[in-house]
Amino acid sequence: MSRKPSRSRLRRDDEKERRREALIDAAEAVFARHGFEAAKMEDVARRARVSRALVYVYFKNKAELQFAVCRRALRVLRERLSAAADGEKRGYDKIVAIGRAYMAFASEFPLYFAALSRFEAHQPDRIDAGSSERAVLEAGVAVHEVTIAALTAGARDGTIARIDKPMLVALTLWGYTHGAIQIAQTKAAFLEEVGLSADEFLAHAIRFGLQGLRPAKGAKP
Amino acid sequence: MSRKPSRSRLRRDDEKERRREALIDAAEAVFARHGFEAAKMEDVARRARVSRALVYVYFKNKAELQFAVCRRALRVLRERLSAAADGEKRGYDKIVAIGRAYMAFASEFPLYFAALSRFEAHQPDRIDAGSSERAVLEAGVAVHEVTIAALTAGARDGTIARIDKPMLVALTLWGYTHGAIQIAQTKAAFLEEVGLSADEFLAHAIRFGLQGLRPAKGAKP
DNA sequence: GCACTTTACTGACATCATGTCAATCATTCA
DNA sequence: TGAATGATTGACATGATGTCAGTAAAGTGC
Repeated sequence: MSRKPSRSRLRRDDEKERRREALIDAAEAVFARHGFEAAKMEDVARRARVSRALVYVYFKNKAELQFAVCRRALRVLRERLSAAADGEKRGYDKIVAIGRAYMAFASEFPLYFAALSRFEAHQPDRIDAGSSERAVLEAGVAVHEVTIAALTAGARDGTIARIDKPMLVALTLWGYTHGAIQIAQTKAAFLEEVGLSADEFLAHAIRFGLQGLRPAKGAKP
Repeated sequence: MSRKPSRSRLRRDDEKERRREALIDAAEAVFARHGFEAAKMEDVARRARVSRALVYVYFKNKAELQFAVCRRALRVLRERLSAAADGEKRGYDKIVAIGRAYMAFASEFPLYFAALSRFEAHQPDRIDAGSSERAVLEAGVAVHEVTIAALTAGARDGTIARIDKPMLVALTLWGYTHGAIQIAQTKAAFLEEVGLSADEFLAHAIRFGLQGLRPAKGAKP
């Protein structure tokens, strides 16, 4: 028996959504400036020109805000990876492009990458259906789908070995790449100390990590 | 002008060290139970049967306690990797063993692995010489040395391709393995959902990640 | 336009963890 | 024994979190 929502109802929902986004904007700025741990809800509120209490109306707590940032991060990431893959013809090249695009993403949006790192490192006790944590996970799957598509394309055109469980490979690649970027990013100063540049490190990581995808010599496409 | 320390002075230094270790023990227990974020200094103090104020005498803050746990973790890890490498003759097999040992370590000491994950994800603004954060970094280098030794052994016996920058490769392998374990560990429930077991995932990650080390066919040892 | 309802928003509060310090307790040493 | 040194703590100030009752504002029906 649901009635058609009134015009003003729709408009207000819209404004609510806008405010929500504005709060995430503010949170991103504060997180970027002070880091997640040190970031205070008060700062987020001030930056959004709103009382602290209102932030709690939109987000149950700081963790929920972080999840919201993660979802944004994964949305942007998916676009980038997708565009990168579309720019290449052969499956193998798509995968290389995806790896590079992830690295570019990390250096273009360090905050987003840091948010994802936190999410990866965080061990949840339970993930309820419908929770925002679950939503982040699902956004993650959407990203993996891009990789999976490239892998199957590669299997078809013969540039990548046949794979029975593409999700397994996609996750492996994701873990590898994420791990490598994380070192390059958080330990950049240390890398310098031992005479390595972060770029050099990442370039090597890409070259090195993709060997496993090569099809056996003489395998038919 | 330093005089020989008195007998009682030495004994008391010893007791101080013991207490310090006891505090780290307590911290480990609390961290394992409640996670790093939720862990309270009060809990650590209570578990060590000590006032909260005393904890602050030994550790400037919670972060310092975490660094202490990281150092322990890296000490244990180094032993494990070292033992694993020593159990194999050929360089390549040493590397495989090291990878497996890291995985075994992560499943045997989930708290230690989580601590290292946090450390990897954490972006420091400055690392002062002599700081405990620096000490963790150095303990990390000690771990990488094990890998580097295995790599050079492999280059010598011909089971691994020649490498001009072993630290580069060691760090790449570290990043890969860590990234993969992290997914297997924190996202185990999710892996199940998509029909993968954590063990299967890790086994694949090892096989997949080491392709880059193979020497070119017909390369001389 | 006016009453009335629903929704957005906030100030003030209770709670709780952190980090500090002066004061106390225990021990070594002369 | 009594001074001195070091270990330990209770009590405090500070600051962040999350909640809630209450106010302001916008929407609705007349």
